[in-house]
Amino acid sequence: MRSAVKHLRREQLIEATISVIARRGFARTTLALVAKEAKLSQGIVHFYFKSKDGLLFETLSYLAAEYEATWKRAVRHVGPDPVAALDAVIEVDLGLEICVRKKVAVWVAFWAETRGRPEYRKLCTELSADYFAQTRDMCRQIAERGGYTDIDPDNVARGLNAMVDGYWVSLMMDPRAFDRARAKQACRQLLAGVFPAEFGPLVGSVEMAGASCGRLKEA
Amino acid sequence: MRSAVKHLRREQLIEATISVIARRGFARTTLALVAKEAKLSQGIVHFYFKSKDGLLFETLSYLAAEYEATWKRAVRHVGPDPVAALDAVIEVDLGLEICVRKKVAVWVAFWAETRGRPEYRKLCTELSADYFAQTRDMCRQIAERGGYTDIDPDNVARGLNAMVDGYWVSLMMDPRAFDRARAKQACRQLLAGVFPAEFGPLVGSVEMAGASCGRLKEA
Amino acid sequence: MRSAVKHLRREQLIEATISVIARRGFARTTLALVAKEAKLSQGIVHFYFKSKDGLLFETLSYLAAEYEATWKRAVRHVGPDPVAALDAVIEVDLGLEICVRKKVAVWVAFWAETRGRPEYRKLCTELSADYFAQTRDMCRQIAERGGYTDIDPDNVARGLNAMVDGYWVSLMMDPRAFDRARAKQACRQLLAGVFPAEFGPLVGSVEMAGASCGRLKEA
Amino acid sequence: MRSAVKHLRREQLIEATISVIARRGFARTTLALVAKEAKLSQGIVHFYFKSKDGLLFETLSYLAAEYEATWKRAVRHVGPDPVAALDAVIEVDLGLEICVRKKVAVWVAFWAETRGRPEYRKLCTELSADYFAQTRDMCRQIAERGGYTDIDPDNVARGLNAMVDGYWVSLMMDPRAFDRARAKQACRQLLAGVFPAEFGPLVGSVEMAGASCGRLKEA
DNA sequence: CATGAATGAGTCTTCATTCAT
DNA sequence: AATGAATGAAGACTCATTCAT
Repeated sequence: MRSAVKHLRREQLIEATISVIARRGFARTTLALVAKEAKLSQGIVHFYFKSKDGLLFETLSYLAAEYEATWKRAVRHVGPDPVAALDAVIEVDLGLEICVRKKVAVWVAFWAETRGRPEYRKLCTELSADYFAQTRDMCRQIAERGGYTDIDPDNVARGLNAMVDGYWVSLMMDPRAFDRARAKQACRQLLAGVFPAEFGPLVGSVEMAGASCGRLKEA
Repeated sequence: MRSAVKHLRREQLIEATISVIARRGFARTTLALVAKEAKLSQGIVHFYFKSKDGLLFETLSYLAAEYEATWKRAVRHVGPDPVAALDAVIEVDLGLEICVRKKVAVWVAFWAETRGRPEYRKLCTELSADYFAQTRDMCRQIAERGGYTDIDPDNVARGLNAMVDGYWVSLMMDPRAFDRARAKQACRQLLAGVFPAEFGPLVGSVEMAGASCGRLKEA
Repeated sequence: MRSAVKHLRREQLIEATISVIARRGFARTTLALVAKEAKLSQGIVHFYFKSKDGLLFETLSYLAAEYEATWKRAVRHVGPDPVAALDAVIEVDLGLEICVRKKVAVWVAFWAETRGRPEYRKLCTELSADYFAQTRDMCRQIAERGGYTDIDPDNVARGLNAMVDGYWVSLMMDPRAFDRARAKQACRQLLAGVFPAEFGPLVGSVEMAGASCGRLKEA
Repeated sequence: MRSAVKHLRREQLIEATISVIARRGFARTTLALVAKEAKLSQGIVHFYFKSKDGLLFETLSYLAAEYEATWKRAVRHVGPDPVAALDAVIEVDLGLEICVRKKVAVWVAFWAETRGRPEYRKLCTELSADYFAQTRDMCRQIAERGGYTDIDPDNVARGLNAMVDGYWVSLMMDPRAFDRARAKQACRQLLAGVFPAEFGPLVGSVEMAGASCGRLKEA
């Protein structure tokens, strides 16, 4: 009971923080605005998070936990096939759960504040390292299975990661210029360039399905 | 004479601002720190830039101007061939002039602060729009010339842009995980997937030359 | 029954207040700390004392009542002899009941806060006035009885009072430097200077007894 | 020039702090009040003292330095005679320079806050230790010279110190009840009880001179 | 009775901005 | 042209007080 309210308040405040950072940027986020957004009093932030820094760090943790849980769940869900797994990762990274403007704007804000805030960097790099390790393993499996001897799975995973991050930035900067389906398609095309048999034109129909699926979800 | 000193001081302050933002993040950048970094007094910022906001905006403009000048110069330099032009753009975007940690960190900081600061957004989107228009035209020319009828040059340009931005982020977050040559190679591979005849394995020797060139410059 | 619990809680909170003031000083005493020390909830203070000021005032009253009761009981106990009475007062003032570091620290804290808090000053000066009136009367009786015509009992009482207060301060500041027996001895020596026949070396044996008695009690 | 202003401002703020603590007590001393008292802006405190704690500590240091300088100067001034030296110490301790209500109230406030503030305690105990060491040496010299074999100079010094502190407290609590001349006299009487030849009635004339001197200064 | 979540006024602290020198 | 002392508004933080449970 008590604990439920406590959990609710924390989430309420974190969500408010996300909204304010997304709306105003990190530097102009004040506790007064967060409290107002959450429709709570100023003092309560310190009751639940000790300090502004505490709230911000918890907000980052919250986003990180959500992101990690979402893509790992998706990967588990599609089973052991590395091609399907990579596809699922793309689907999540650019999907409607994670890749929405508000959240992405907050991610970029935290990235930017990573400089000079070791706690943030630690959390971000750990999250990233895990993601990288797994996507690289998927690439390695595909490469081994498909006989791509001259492919460096490390490189491929890094390229995919970069592309996703870049699309996040583009969504943040100008959402009208961002086309979710095409972004996903571009990621698959990147993979198709490396693993033509797995992600190439032959599986084009699957791609389209994925894309339209995305559109359906959006509608 | 007078104007020379004026120009010098402005640049001194802008460079200091870049250093401080890169080191501490946007939110914790204060004029006192900037002045100290520039080895000047506190008050002088207002003499040259009217206000903190003025300094920050000029810093962004400075970076934007440098970036624009650099890639446009590179494109002019390689002549009218769109393939060479795209290659030059990649070379600049991930080259030692532009793609260094300090500057990239400041770019990300400005991106993040784009929210709720229309002036920043305006400058960034205009810069981006120009860059996009030109890279898209290059892609279009290549597509037309190479007979790639099913390629959307818009999409390709956006994908390239995203990848470059993503690599910038990765350089900022963890410079050890960033490999300049491989990042360039990944961008070219992305284009190779779309324009195999122009960026594919046949031009591999050119790629290697580019890569080694990059390494040479770095050494 | 009800009233017993009520009394218990009040005392519990007052004792906790004394501990916290002694440990942290007046300025950094918060209700949260007091409640924690008392192992009770925050809100309860207001149930029993209306306000923080109420609690603090009651704490001062509590200490004052204890002090007054203790020395008056001791004086009553030794009977009508003014010499014995003065001796008893010293014994109480520097004895183990009253003159312990924790309480003394709180006394000094209240003295300090006397400035700008008329209620505190009133209580302290009234307590002091009563104490002074009685010790002065004892001195007067001794002076009259002993034929000390050039002695101002007022002065003697004030001097004794000052010395006791000073020893309290010294106990608070550095308990290792404080020697209870010697402090008492010094007070008697002060009186011996004025009333040699009553407190002088001839009654040295009594002194020693007093001192050793003190030591025994302490051990 | 600059440095002179700087020094002036610091003193201005410290004096204001002393006034506010004396008027309102430690717990209710705010920077706003101090700034107002000093007729300066709020922010300036942080310019000169970094923080409230910094200001408070510097205030204590200031008082300590003044006290130390004053009594040491007086002792130097009267020359090597320990009797005159002790007399000078009393004269300073209860004189018009040091023993004024405002300062004494602040001393008591700092004593009280000594608990839980090691920096304060350190400064106070060091000051006290020095004072004690020197007054004890004076007592020892007098004892040796006068052949008082059964006197413990340690004890005498401590008793004198206690009495002075006690008179400070009495001045703070009720200035009307405090009589400077009588307080000094009481201190000398204390010493007269121990060293009758040096401080006894025979030197009464000197006492009166001292007392009247005090009165003259006061007038 | 008792709890502890919630409030908001008051305080410390930071920092952009101004201005006398 | 340049300095850095001074200001004051804004924001983080504390904590006495209230109140639903």
